[in-house]
Amino acid sequence: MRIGAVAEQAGTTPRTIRYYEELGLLGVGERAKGKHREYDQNDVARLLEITRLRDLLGLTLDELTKLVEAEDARAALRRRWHETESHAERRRIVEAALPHVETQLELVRKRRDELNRLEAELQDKKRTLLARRRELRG
Amino acid sequence: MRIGAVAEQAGTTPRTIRYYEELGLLGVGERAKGKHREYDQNDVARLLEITRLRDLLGLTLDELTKLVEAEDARAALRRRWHETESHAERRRIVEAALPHVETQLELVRKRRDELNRLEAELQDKKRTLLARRRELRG
DNA sequence: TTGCTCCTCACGTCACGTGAGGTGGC
DNA sequence: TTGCTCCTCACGTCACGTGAGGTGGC
Repeated sequence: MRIGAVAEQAGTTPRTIRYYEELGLLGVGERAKGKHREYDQNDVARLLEITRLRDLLGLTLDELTKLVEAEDARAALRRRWHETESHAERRRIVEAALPHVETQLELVRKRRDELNRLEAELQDKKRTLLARRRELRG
Repeated sequence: MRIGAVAEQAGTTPRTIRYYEELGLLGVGERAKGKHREYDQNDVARLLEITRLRDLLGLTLDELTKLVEAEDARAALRRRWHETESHAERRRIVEAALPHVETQLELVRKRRDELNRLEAELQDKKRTLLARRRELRG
């Protein structure tokens, strides 16, 4: 796949992809044949994950970079998981991954709770308006 | 109150307040005595609402401006509500307010649902990790 | 060969951050 | 009078948008 198709599938633009590459967020797309970047479905998935976290959690690209680096480190560990047989090593991998997931969960829940509060307030407004409309009709 | 106190209460900065004033998002603070802007608790509430929508819904300041203008128009109508006795006028006010609240509700729910999906995925990850840890301990 | 997409500068924009230099009010 | 906060430019920054001019591949 080329950059335009990837951008469209991820709901973003080629410029954004090149910018993320420049920042080291996306890894340089292969350039074997010619000057064009080549991507696969894994790259699309990665880009989708990044833009999702960016939009839903409102993270800066600096924060995202750190988060993605931690994610990559864990992925590397998971590969070592299969290479090693060491019990202790496997435990270290799991123990390192858990707090990372916990942190993300807390961020997500905090935002969702704030949105739920906002929804409750809007619901209340709506109920008031509906009640008034009923009065005016009665 | 002066600009620094307002900024702190709203969790933002004086520069942001001045910028929003420049854009017409905040209305010019009174400047009766001297050159300093003066604010009251209503201004704090308004600023809090704006930054909340900005952060939670990820709106641009342009979108926020339109939303706030609609909100102000409705507030003006509500004042007219108390001045008029006309049934028809009151109904128009209610009918104008309802779709506005509906639109906001939909935006909020969409975001919350996306966050819930993200949370479910993270929960799943966590469960997997916990299961592996149990295995390693057993 | 003709279109279309891609490429790299490089300047523009949005939403502020950050001093520089000066003035107001307890 | 001394600090502290405020004031207005005005340039810097982050995360891209948007042409300008040129090249690659079906």
